[in-house]
Amino acid sequence: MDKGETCPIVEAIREVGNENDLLVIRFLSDGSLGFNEMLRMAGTMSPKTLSNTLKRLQEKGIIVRNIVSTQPFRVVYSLTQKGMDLKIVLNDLKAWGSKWLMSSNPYSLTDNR
Amino acid sequence: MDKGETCPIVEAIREVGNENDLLVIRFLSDGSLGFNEMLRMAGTMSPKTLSNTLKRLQEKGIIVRNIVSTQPFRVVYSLTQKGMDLKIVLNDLKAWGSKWLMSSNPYSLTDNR
DNA sequence: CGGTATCCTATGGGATACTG
DNA sequence: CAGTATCCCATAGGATACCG
Repeated sequence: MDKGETCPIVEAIREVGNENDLLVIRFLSDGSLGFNEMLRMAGTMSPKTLSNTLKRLQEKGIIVRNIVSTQPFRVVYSLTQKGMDLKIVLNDLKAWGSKWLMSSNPYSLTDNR
Repeated sequence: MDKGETCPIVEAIREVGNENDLLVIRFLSDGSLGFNEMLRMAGTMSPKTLSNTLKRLQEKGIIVRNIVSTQPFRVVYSLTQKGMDLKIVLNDLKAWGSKWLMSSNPYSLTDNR
C-alpha cells in the first residue's frame, strides 16, 4: 500500500472513522429523526456534541437537515445517498459485532480466535 | 431499534469506531508490520499514540504482538481472526471512499448526491 | 421542539528526547 | 529496532442552563 494519503480506505476512515459520526449515521440508517430523538438514543452524548456532529455530517454531505413544519417547529435529519451508501458498512459491523462482541452468542466461546 | 446499549452495530462502533484503531487495522490488513513501519505509514501519529493504540487493540484481541527475533530485536504485529473479520468493513470503506472521496473519480461530478 | 451558550475538565495526542 | 518518558497544549465533550 502507499503511505496513506491517497488510499481510499484511509480517506474514508478520516471522513467517517469517528465514533459520534458513526453513531449518528447508524441512528439515521432506519429513517429520519429529530434532534431530541437522537439525543435520547445517544445515551451520554450532550446536545452540544450532537449539534457539532450534525453540522460536521451536513458539511460532508452525509446527512441533510429538513424543516418539516414551522408550527409546531419540527426538523428531521436524514441520510443523503452518500450517507445511505454507508449502510453496507454498518451491516458488516453488525455481523462482526454479533459474532465477536455480544456476550450471549454462539461464537464467543468456541471461536475465540 | 433499541436505545443502543445492546445493538451490535453500536457495540461495534464503540469497539472499533476510532480513527487510530481503524488506521492500524488497515495497515495490518495486508500483512504483519513492525512498530516503526506503522509509524511511518501513520503520517502524523506519534510513537506514544501508536503505542497506546497497539495496546488497546491487543486488549481487544484484534491484533497480536509477536517477537520474531531477539538478535536483532524484531517484533511484528498482525491481525487475529477477530481483526481479519474486519477486512470486509475496510473493503466497503474502500468502495465508499473511491466513490465519494477521491477527487479524480467518475462519480464525484455526476453523482454528487 | 430544536437547538445555543457557558463553563469546566479530562485526555488525546503531537514533539522530542531518551532507553534497552 | 521497539518502544517509554516527559512536557505541553488544544480541543473534544459532559453538565447545565437558557432561548426562540
